[in-house]
Amino acid sequence: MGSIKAKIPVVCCAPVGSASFDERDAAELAKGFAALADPVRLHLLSLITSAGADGACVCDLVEPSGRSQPTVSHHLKVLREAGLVASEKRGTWAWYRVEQQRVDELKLALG
Amino acid sequence: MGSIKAKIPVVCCAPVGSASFDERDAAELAKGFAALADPVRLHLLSLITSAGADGACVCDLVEPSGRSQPTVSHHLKVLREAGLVASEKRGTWAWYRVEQQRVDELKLALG
DNA sequence: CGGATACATTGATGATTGTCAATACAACGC
DNA sequence: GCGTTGTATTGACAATCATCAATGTATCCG
Repeated sequence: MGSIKAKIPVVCCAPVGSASFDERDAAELAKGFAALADPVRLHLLSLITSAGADGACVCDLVEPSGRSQPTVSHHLKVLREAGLVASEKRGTWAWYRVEQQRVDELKLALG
Repeated sequence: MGSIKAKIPVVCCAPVGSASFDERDAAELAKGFAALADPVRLHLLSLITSAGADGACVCDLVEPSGRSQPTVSHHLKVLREAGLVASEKRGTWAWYRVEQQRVDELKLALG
């Protein structure tokens, strides 16, 4: 058989357009959404959000989350590394606040 | 030591507010975000979106995604089961379109 | 029917993830 | 310094996931 690619047997699809989507952007966004892909983390984010600009102390997050303290700490780390929250130490306690800019970034990616 | 709970040693945190967050809602949202937590799926979604209301044929998604056909089929299934896309069979081909309503639902959850 | 094409499903495998117990670290009060 | 309290890290384990090769199913064409 010849090596000619074929003959375009039938019209199949409308050209889908080369997606204005950078590989790197996709990976970066995926990391953000991955951080949101857990009910416990969504709950934590909600708690932190509703705590206002001042942020929330971890000590007030553990019990409502229904998870152990190390697990909560783990989830907060995931959120932090995804850029969705930032933490600050005040004395003995750690305070977390939402990084609204990053949240908006993800929201924007959805349209 | 007494069994009294303690004496509230120091004021720690402002009450975080009991998060207007249903457990079930969180699980449902998490599933949606989980579907977005992969660069390949984001890319696919972008391709489908930019194909307009008519949708996109799988045959035009495989090559741009840089993955094998079964892998693409798998990812489309994940997106479908998350309610983010819907599929329809037209003759030999399968067409996928974005379920904007579900996308907006997730967007809304981000504020 | 028979071959070809489009897509889905199955099975296997290596990687990542959520969870907790145990432990470490750090800051405070005494 | 010493014990206590708040938080983070480590280690282990079961579960889920992304991927591809192989196979199955369905539709079209001749």
